[in-house]
Amino acid sequence: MTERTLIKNLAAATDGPVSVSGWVDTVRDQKKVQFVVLRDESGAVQLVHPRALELGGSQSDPATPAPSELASEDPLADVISSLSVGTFLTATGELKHDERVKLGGVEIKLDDIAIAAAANPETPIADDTGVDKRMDWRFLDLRQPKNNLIFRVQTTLEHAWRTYWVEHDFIEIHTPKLMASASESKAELFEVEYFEGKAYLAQSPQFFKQMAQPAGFGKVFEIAPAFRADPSFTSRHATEFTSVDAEISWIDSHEDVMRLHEELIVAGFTAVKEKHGEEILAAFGVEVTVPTTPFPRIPLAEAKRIVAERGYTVPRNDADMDPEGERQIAAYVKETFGHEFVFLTDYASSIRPFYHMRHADDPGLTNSYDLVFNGVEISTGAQREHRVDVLIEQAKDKGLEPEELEFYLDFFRFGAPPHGGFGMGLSRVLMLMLHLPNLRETTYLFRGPTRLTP
RNA sequence: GGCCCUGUAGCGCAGUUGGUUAGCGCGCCGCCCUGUCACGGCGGAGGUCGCCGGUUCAAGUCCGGUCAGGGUCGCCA
Repeated sequence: MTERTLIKNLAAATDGPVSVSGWVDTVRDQKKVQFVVLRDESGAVQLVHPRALELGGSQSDPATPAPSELASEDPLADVISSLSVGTFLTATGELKHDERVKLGGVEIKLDDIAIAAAANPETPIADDTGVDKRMDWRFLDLRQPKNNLIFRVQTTLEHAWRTYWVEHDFIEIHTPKLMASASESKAELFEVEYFEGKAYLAQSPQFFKQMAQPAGFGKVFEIAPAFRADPSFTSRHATEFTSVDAEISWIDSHEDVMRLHEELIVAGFTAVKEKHGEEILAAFGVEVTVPTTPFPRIPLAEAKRIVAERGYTVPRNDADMDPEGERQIAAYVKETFGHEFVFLTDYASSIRPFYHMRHADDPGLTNSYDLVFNGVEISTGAQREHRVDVLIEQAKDKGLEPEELEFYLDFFRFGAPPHGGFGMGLSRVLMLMLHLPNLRETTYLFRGPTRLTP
């Protein structure tokens, strides 16, 4: 393998022979000197080549020498002239620090260029192209430094979370994505052929991460895909998304889940701010703020009152919030507590799934919460019902047939600890952290109702 | 799925009450060019206006349908 230097390391390197590899960002082809800006995953650097002019040419010749004649005396100049933006190549030459160069104060005086694969000269997308067309050409879109940064931030975020989990004795699990039945609403299931029968793509790891509780695992986490056959056309929905899940034993209430949740958010944001804070500010104009704990907690019923006082009445028949209500309560929290996060707690049991534990003194409410970040829901968490007789009653209450849930109910018939957890949308966290308008920007390859390629 | 909006060169857009060779910027191609750095200058190619149908002497422009995209609501992560 060619020994290449990452471009970000050139500034600190000493002058001398060097080799870099990347793709052509810009060609500035002048008569006496040529410049190429080369980019790799770490940055951009200027390559320079002074053309070998007038060597052996007679200056008295009134006829201007044709380019082909010049080229024969300087083959490298000819190669540079023919470079198109996007071409991947390896450049070798002499690294020189030079104050004249605005791009990092260094440049490479070229000895040679080895083209790996040339690019078509006309690129199908530009920096200002709309999101759908950029999705068609996602591999080109991802070359943009901003997009590269998004996925480095994602890496840092996930790494920080895993570090937290590992240090706190969590076990990583990988639940199956092929399932025999629904774990949430049946309406949004993707059905697939499974030999002689049918199977469904997992909407959530819910049941199987709960299974880890009677399995005696104590605390578990998973970062994995989830599938929803919802024809949702919004900036924050996908048919396949990466779900960040955790589930822990021996909790007293959903308060313990929220405590874990906010500690994870803090760990993740701290790591991102340390590693990428300046880059994020430069690229997105966003100051990453590590939130203080505890995050504000507001019972949903109170949140609806607060929002109503601000002049917004949630136009719904049920007990739930709507997106505008979430934005309103987020604005209230920002103004009142200076906080970007808020836990909305104690949702009505009428709008929560059967497995959420209900309040001991008020079965109309659940030990559950939604986490709202910058006005958008990023997560749902709850204490689960671990008493099988209560669980069965709640399932019936929701109109479910306990017979269809036997495999799940069995989890709680042979001993189980009180437990709870949450599921969180990875791309949503990134979207809101970086103040991006659309989930598609923070998803490597987006999947939606009308998007299956690339 | 409901409602609203959009669909004109590779990309981003303009196109006046319907009127004759549909414009602009970027990109692309060619030539020129004091080390450029959003390089600059001159010249050129490239679209029949998403698709189908209708109104009209005449449609990019009006009407209907259709397809595609965006926003929003429902649903959620």
